[in-house]
Amino acid sequence: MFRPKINEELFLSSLTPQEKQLLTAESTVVKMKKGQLVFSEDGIAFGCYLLLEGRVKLYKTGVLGKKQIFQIGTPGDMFGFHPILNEHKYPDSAELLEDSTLQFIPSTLFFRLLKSNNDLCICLLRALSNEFESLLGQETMLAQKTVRERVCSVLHGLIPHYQEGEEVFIPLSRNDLADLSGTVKETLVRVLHDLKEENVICTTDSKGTIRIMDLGKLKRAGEID
Amino acid sequence: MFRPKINEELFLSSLTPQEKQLLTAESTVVKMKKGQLVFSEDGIAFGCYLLLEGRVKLYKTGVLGKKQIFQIGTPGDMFGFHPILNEHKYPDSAELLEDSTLQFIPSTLFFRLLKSNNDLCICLLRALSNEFESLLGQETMLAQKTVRERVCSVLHGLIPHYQEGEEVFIPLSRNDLADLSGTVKETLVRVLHDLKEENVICTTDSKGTIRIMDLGKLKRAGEID
DNA sequence: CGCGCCATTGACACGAGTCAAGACGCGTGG
DNA sequence: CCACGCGTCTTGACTCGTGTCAATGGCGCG
Repeated sequence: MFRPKINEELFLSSLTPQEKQLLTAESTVVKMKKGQLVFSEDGIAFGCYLLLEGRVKLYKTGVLGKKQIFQIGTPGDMFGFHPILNEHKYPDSAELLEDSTLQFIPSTLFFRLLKSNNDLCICLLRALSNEFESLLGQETMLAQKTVRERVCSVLHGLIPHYQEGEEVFIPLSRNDLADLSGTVKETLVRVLHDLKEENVICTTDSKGTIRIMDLGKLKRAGEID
Repeated sequence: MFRPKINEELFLSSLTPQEKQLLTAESTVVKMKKGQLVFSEDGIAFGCYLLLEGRVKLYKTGVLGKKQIFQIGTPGDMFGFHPILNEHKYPDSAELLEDSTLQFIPSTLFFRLLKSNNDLCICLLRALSNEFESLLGQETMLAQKTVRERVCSVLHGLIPHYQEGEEVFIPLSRNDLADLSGTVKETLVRVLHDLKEENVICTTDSKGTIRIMDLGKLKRAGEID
């Protein structure tokens, strides 16, 4: 649900060998550290990014500086292309959750590829359309569900991002989880407390990493169909 | 803010005369009445629509059947193309707010145009990207503002849809306004009551049509920059 | 005239935010 | 090695906004 649908595989699959070569030649790979901002609201966009290693949170800052996280990016995900499509400033910010490796694609290159490759265009149209649908689902969820249901929905949505075989460990901070769920740290903690008592989740270490214990109960508690 | 950015003008401007002719030949114009559903959630998409006359509300149904309206369409707006792009079912529903005239564009035609016209593709990409940004703004608003602020934001966002010269008359039902603001009818009515006392708005007829009286106060009350 | 839909108002309960305090782990420096 | 400070997590007490339920009022229509 929170997974960006535009990713490396999708992007590359539309390109000709020639274009792939062009991409390698004209994009740059950078390493950045946890906590660093890749871009932020009001910044001017010079290109977009492909996440090669690490994880990133995408959020929009609302009134009083409160953040609303709307997407967690994992390796292979593309992000930051909205403003280069419509030549605006960034509507959101991107901050790294882990030390990461990024491939920067300059907007001139991006556009050249779009103009020369109709398949790529249609592919991106589909992807963007998917992202829209997913955001719409999120909006409805935030607007209508209780905090408890929202937290459960968020945890459920995070599973694909943090799955290791059969197990799921979510190492996000309480603040980040609150910003995803549209609530505050204190309320989030109380909900997590209840979920622990109900054996839906448990915390595995001193840092409070969450482990999903009972997927069925989680879905029921989140009113997820 | 709620205005779909994909409209007739934008769409047509990318087409060649030849393609315009094709569009006229293969699309059909239909008249429908207020209250009718153009399409609904779970329905399969065979095409998309151009609104020629009238107004339409686009909403997604959440838990317990509660509706979340995310867009009001006015003449010239295009809608219903998300599922034909990604070959899904409709993620939302469209209901007419007034007697309307619609132009139906079959998905086969839509795709033929996309494939043959790269400019059209890029144009739609930009448009969709704009829609995404606008939805993101809405989500953040709904998640963070109080009901009072949300109602003011919604009223403010509706102005371009219902402007007649210098004046603005919003004839939406209380339920629709509540579904736009992410609240319930009763709470919405109370907020409107307060706004009336503060001379921000007034009601002009027995049906409760709202007239915007003080745009400055409205923006301040809605925390709109 | 009476029925029904919609808008409005009141009383009430409860979810969720705010404020404040404490617990815990971690790194730094003496 | 321990003490201290800092940041994050956790808990408690309190308040208030907002949803729920119920009743009333107004207007249009058959």
